[in-house]
Amino acid sequence: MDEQPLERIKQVEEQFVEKIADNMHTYGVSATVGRVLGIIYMNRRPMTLDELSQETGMSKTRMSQVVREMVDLNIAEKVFEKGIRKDLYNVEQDYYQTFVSLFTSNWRKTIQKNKMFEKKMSAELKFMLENEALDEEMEQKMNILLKETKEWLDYYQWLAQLVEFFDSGEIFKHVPKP
Amino acid sequence: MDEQPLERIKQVEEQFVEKIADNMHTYGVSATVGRVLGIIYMNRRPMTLDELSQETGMSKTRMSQVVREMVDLNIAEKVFEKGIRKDLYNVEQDYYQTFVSLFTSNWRKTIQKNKMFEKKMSAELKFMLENEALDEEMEQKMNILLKETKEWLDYYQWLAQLVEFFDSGEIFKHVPKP
DNA sequence: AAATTTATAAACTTTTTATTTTACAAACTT
DNA sequence: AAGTTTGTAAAATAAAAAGTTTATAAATTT
Repeated sequence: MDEQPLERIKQVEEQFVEKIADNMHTYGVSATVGRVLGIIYMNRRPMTLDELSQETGMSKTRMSQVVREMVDLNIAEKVFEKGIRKDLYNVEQDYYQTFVSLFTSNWRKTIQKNKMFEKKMSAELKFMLENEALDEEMEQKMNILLKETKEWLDYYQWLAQLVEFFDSGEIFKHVPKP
Repeated sequence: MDEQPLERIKQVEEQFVEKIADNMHTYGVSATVGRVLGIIYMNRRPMTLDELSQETGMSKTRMSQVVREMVDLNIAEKVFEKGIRKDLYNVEQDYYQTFVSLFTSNWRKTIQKNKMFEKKMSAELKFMLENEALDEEMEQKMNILLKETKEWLDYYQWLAQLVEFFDSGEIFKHVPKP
């Protein structure tokens, strides 16, 4: 049971990475994204697709996809190093910023899709109200739905402000970093 | 193409429900949870497992599971109505509160698991530092990991405060509802 | 207390998502 | 410009998650 200390340290680091991978569902991304994030984070310096492929045991192609997703999510960036032909990728070292990036990326997507949807619905309902012969009851039902639509739009407006509140760093004024 | 207005309204309502279902991944729960949430919400009054089964086309057993999950998440509650033997379930009608409930439920779970993990790691590292013969380099590596552990705990502490900030309604003071 | 209704648990099936393989295109070396 | 290396796209396969069915338990009614 008296393993090499170096071996033990590797194991502990791997446990950290696995923990990050588990967590990632709560952050709205796949475990693989978390694993790659953790590996680069622990490595403390940028890594290539081949190194990542090596470390995760996954294909280089998969790494390419994951890394692209991470760049889109603003939690990784391509970095250049003179003399190295392969692309190098680095991750944000600040957990708080990573949280904010994932939170804002995820919600922005949802907000955008929903605003679009609500506008479409609103237009459709208004059209029906104006152009169709409706009895009292139908008209009332449609008006209820139209009001509902408006309330949803307000809600997504609120979410958009919430995202801004995080993205601007305002949140840290009220919930300060320790 | 000139369908029954009542039919059209049903269709619009279904589209709302499907939209909610889609969204739910961002809220950290399955589409089915969203579908049930949407159906009860649109219904404006509590529903039984049988009614939900009918509306979703899914089995009653599945409805039982989904509804239980929703109660755990604080976005639905069992309600009693005199004279009705079946269980009735109702959902929160306030979107903002539903957002807060899901946000806090999801993060609380993650925070708890991680705090536990970090404490275990911390203890393990400290034990190794005290009880094993380590060369300079090993000791330094372990200290780096120990510091890392501490920083993670701080981060989860921050997340816990963030959850409180939402759960207490404080957030609405700074990002007001429209 | 037998029959019926309701809710849950466990095993199984289907569907969805993640990953790998294969193929190809672009950039770089020699 | 022929041969490598690197990165991406699309199709195929594997793994995970969601959903259904069957069986059983608990509560309720007659």
